[in-house]
Amino acid sequence: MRLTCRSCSIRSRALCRALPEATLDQINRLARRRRVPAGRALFNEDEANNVVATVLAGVAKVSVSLADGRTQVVGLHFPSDFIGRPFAAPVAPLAEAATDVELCFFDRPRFEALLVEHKGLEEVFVRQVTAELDAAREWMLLLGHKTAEERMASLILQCLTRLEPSDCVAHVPATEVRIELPLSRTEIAQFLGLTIETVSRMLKRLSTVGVIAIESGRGIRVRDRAGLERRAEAGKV
Amino acid sequence: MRLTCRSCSIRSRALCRALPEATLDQINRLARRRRVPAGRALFNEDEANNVVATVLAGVAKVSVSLADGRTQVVGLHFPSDFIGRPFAAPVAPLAEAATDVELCFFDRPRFEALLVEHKGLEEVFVRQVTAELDAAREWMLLLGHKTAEERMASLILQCLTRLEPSDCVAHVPATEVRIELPLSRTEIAQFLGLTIETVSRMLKRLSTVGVIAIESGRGIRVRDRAGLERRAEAGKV
DNA sequence: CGGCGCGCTTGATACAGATCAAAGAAAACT
DNA sequence: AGTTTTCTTTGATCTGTATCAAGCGCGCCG
Repeated sequence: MRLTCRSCSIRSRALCRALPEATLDQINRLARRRRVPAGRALFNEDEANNVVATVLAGVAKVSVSLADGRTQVVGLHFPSDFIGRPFAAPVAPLAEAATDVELCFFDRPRFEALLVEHKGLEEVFVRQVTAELDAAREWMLLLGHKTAEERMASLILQCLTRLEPSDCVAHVPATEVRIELPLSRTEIAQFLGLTIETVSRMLKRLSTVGVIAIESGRGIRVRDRAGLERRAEAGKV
Repeated sequence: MRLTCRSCSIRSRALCRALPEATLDQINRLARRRRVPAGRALFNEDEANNVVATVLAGVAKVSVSLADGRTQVVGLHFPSDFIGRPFAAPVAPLAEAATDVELCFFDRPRFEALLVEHKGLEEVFVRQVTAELDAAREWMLLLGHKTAEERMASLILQCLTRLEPSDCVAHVPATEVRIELPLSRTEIAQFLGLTIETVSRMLKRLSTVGVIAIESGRGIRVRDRAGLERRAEAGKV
């Protein structure tokens, strides 16, 4: 199915809720689309500070690094999420495609103008940034105080939640759900504050106790979601 | 010096930049003031989701916890910082006074109305939230990948930066600066993802090598800021 | 088809920081 | 002032995760 530029924004939860048709039209007129293959930066240097975008398909990661190379993935952006910050400081962290990504982007100054002009849009945007902040804080708790196993379980749960079709609010939960982790082992390690070896061992551990099954490299089946939830918060079985 | 309610907002960097006099007047009319002694929650349960505030004096901390008690301090709010989120999800993390705090607070719905009405204010607010997100991300890097010594040095530097008088942009840097850490050892540990014992040992280490000197419990003198900066990012001396 | 490279797993060992234990030092209370 | 309580330091030991070091699987390309 080919998405038209119009449907870009329509498909974006973050943008479309409660906005009048006229506003959406205006937004859509500013939108441009782009596909970014896995591993590539979403924007080139010139763009980085002058665009905002929403993810249509795939998963993007945002990361920050220390001079000596230590890297922390600080956020994942799933379909419908915003990327970029209007009015913000001119230092953008690095945004890359974790999987192949399809996105819909806007010239920043114009988007800012829209933001100022349309009350509803501004509110939607504030909510989005706020949600991101909440996610960052939850991750701080994970990085500061959770064990390796809890971290791994938390990540799987987050992917599960965000990759599930969210439209059908009350769909019957499948006993076994298959998902494709959007990150490589290295990226998982950078997100969880662990090493790739530990990530590998924790995945193994979770699969030996039976809460997940590892299919191929990134593909896993969640066999016991409750067990996973328990393990995401309390170390003790 | 007694601060009038009017001067509340005037003193707040975040609120006063580039706002027209009329807007400030309107904001000031909605403001209420409060003093919170160290250790107390800033707001009671009813309020928590229905107010926003700016810190006038002292330092507030925001924290999230796991069921078993593990606690992560996810943010510090220094004078001029915002607390609370307009339009946000109805789950507010716990905000407490780290030191005695003086704040200026607003009824949330009214503040939201203001936000929608005044373009400039909204922009100021977005910037504030964005800055908070940046800080959270930098802290994620710290929690995920820095050593205990680097963490301790980073915290001291952050306090140093935020507690310095920021009005005098180009003031001559003193060779030795004395600051009062706004957090107890326990709180520092919860912020850095360490234990109190390790915090104590790292402070000792930094003082033995001479970059800081420990005066009383919370009072320290920064004797070698450059050394501290080096230690905040690179482990190796 | 076979070698080559890259991402992943697995095992052995080391170490930073946690945990356990106790003693000082400040506050807080009487 | 003296006692209790709470916070901080210091020391000894333990442990989870990093680090070091092979080995494995699989896609890629000649």
